[in-house]
Amino acid sequence: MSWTEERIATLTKLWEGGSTASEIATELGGVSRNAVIGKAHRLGLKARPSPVKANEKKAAKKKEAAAKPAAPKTKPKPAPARKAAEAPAAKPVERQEPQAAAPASNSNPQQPMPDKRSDLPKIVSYGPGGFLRQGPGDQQPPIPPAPPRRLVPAKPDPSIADKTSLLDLNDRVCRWPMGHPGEADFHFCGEKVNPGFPYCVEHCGRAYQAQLPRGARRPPPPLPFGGPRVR
DNA sequence: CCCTGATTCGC
DNA sequence: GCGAATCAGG
Repeated sequence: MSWTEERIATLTKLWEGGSTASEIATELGGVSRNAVIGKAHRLGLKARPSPVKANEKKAAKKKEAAAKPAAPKTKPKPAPARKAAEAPAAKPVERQEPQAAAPASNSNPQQPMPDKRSDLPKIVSYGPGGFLRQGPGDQQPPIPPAPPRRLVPAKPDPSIADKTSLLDLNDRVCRWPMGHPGEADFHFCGEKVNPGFPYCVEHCGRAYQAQLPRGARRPPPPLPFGGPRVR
């Protein structure tokens, strides 16, 4: 499996939404938990509560452990191979960071929606496929923010027997997601696509927004995906 | 033991 | 860039 844009987008959303790497890996399929973590780091996502990242003394500890000659570990794996890179000459760096009170400006789940600009003149135009372009006040995010759910292992559900599943996607049907990945009724729009686009006419209007004049843009950034975790 | 994320490093 | 192997805390 390769990291397509879609898969990266899913990874990013789920990761920022608080799903665990295992859940994300299950959701994506074809990748391991490690792959998800590795990719997330490469994307610069990380920074989430980790059970193993609060102790600074671990470095010294590890060094000590590595310095010991005896390693009584039984390894069933036939290919260990990876051990080195422990530099005993490196001095333990004293890092006393007084910057402990840094308010994270990015995590603000309770931030309300940005103020409406109902007094702004509406800018309406039509895109190349004939769909309606929308102004900043009347569009919705492609995937509405919703708390990530406990993922279910994609069990077959008779209620979506006639819906467009992932396997039903092709170049002729709209790929707009309906619902959320992992939920029983998650499916895709499945309408005939707006020719030349991956979505139907209606969803093209959502996916492709006209670039508005500088003065008319909405200043506040969009709400990040996710909210308090629901179990 | 299970889970978690972080890190390393051969590929 | 990718991800298995490994580490380490809960």
